[in-house]
Amino acid sequence: MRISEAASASGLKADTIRYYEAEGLVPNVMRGSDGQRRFSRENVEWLTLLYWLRETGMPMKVMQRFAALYAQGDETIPARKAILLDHSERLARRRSDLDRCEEILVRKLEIYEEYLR
Amino acid sequence: MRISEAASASGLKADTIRYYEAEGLVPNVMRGSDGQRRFSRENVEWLTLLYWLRETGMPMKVMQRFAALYAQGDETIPARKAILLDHSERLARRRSDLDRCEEILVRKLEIYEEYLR
DNA sequence: TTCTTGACCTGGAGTAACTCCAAGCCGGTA
DNA sequence: TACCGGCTTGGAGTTACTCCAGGTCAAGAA
Repeated sequence: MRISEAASASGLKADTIRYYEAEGLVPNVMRGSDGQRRFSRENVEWLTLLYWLRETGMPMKVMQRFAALYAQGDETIPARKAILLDHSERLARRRSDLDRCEEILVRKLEIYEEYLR
Repeated sequence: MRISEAASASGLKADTIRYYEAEGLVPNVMRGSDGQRRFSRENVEWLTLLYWLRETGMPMKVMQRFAALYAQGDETIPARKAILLDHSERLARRRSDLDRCEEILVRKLEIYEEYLR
């Protein structure tokens, strides 16, 4: 799979994928005889995971640690598990931020409604 | 109220407040005889709203439009309402992103668990 | 009164995480 | 042979802060 396909499959832009690879976030990307990147099924799954971690606010540094562990093989699974559990807590905090903001919006909109009468 | 108090009351950092003011996001900030900023109750409420909008992903450009409308007075309330309704939809999208990511994490963690046995 | 301290000021440099662009290569079609 | 689309790299630009240097000001201590 070439970069544009990997991009539309994962959700990341081609530029972002190249950038992530340069930053060590995407291990084991092969090259074809033409010198261009070829992404395996596993590569694309990894990119998709990165996409969702980024979308939900995981910082690059954490992704870097996570990718380094991933590259080292199965004995790092406990450490990776810890990172994902940590991120899961972040998701919970984000959800309560959304709820808090929604509340504020609703109150604000009510005030607007009153003005409009 | 001085900037440091406004900061801890709103959630924004003092640096960010100064930056926002420079970018036109905070109308009507007064100065004391010492040349320092004095934030009214209304200022602080506005900053708090900006804090939550930022936390939940409203882009600066939108905040800028929103602030410009706010500065123009009550006749812009319909336009401001539209912006907040729009943002409310963004919140809904974010919430479903969080759900989607949580799902992925759960699956991933299950796979890890299997490995650990 | 002079000194120090702490909070604030401005302008500008630095940072994170992309994002875009120029210039060039490669394989395939007309 | 000429062109085209998709890929390459290196580097510049962007967004939204974030930090810092150097300076002002008011208040309390010596």
